[in-house]
Amino acid sequence: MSEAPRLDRQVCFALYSASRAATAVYRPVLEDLGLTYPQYLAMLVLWENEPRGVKELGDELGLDSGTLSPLLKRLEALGLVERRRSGEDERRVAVHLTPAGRSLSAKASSIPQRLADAAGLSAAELEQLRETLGKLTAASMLRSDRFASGTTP
Amino acid sequence: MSEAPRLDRQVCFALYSASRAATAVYRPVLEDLGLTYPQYLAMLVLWENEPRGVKELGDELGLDSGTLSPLLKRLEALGLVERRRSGEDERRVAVHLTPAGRSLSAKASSIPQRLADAAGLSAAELEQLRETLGKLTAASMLRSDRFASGTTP
DNA sequence: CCCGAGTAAGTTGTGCACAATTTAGTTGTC
DNA sequence: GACAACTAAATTGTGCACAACTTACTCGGG
Repeated sequence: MSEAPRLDRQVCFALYSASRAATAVYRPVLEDLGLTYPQYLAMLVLWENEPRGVKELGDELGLDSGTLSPLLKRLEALGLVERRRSGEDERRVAVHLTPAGRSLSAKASSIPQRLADAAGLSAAELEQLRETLGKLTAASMLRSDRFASGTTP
Repeated sequence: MSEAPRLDRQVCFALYSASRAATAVYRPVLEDLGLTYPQYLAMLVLWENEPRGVKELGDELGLDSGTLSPLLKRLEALGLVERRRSGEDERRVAVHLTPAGRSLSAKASSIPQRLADAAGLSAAELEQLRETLGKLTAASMLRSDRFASGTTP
């Protein structure tokens, strides 16, 4: 009996739209830094803790080497990171920040606040949104174990 | 003073992750229909009301012809839609469903419920999430008027 | 020592997104 | 009717995502 579901009723479409809308708001801001949104995310991870292997970066971001390898090459071409084969384990490539990459963090520090302002939501709403999204992501990962692996009790 | 923000604190990353996680859950389900997620969205719009011009589809989905033209060609190659130049306005291309495209709607009708189950959230949480995401998308559109245009009072 | 399983990174191919441009066709305005 | 301003769709080029595969290295067992 059931007919085709309406587009505007779907949480998943809301998610897809909101995600694209959010990165669209980031785009002009990040253009000042010369970064795309995924590149910015990779830099965020590196600013937190560096150097990092490609796989570690992938675990944090939920991306595989197929996405990260070319992305990191572009960051290297921009002079923000350096990729060096590990001496101990020749399979690994350690991603280091260059001085330029490190100093970019100062320029980027004001971004989250600016974006929070643009969102038009209260701090409480944003916090609750983040939590719900986290639950959703976690639930999805349980099913399609594409990321995640460290839940060994 | 402010240091680089932490990745796991960012609503935007939560949004980006949740969106990718959600489409990852859709992927195997949609594979049975032979559709990708954006193709499924386009079909949803057409199931609701058909035929539609490329621009109308784009307004509903927030996509431009650069994305939709090749996507619709692939749907046409699958035998699900037909694109016909409008007689009245030769610029327009009307996208029609084929019988195969129309009948696919029955197969797709159970999908949203299956996905809602997989989300691991209550109906109330899902509803609230959808609302918050809608607000966020709307707020973003006000700034970068990339979609939206029909708010002439 | 050698072999086989496992793993890290890279490569290839497909399909979005999106900016920028191009090609047609339409609609005023004079 | 001619022309400028606008519009619809397609095209081109860049950069993700992600599946599938390849290459190179590591490690444990026999």
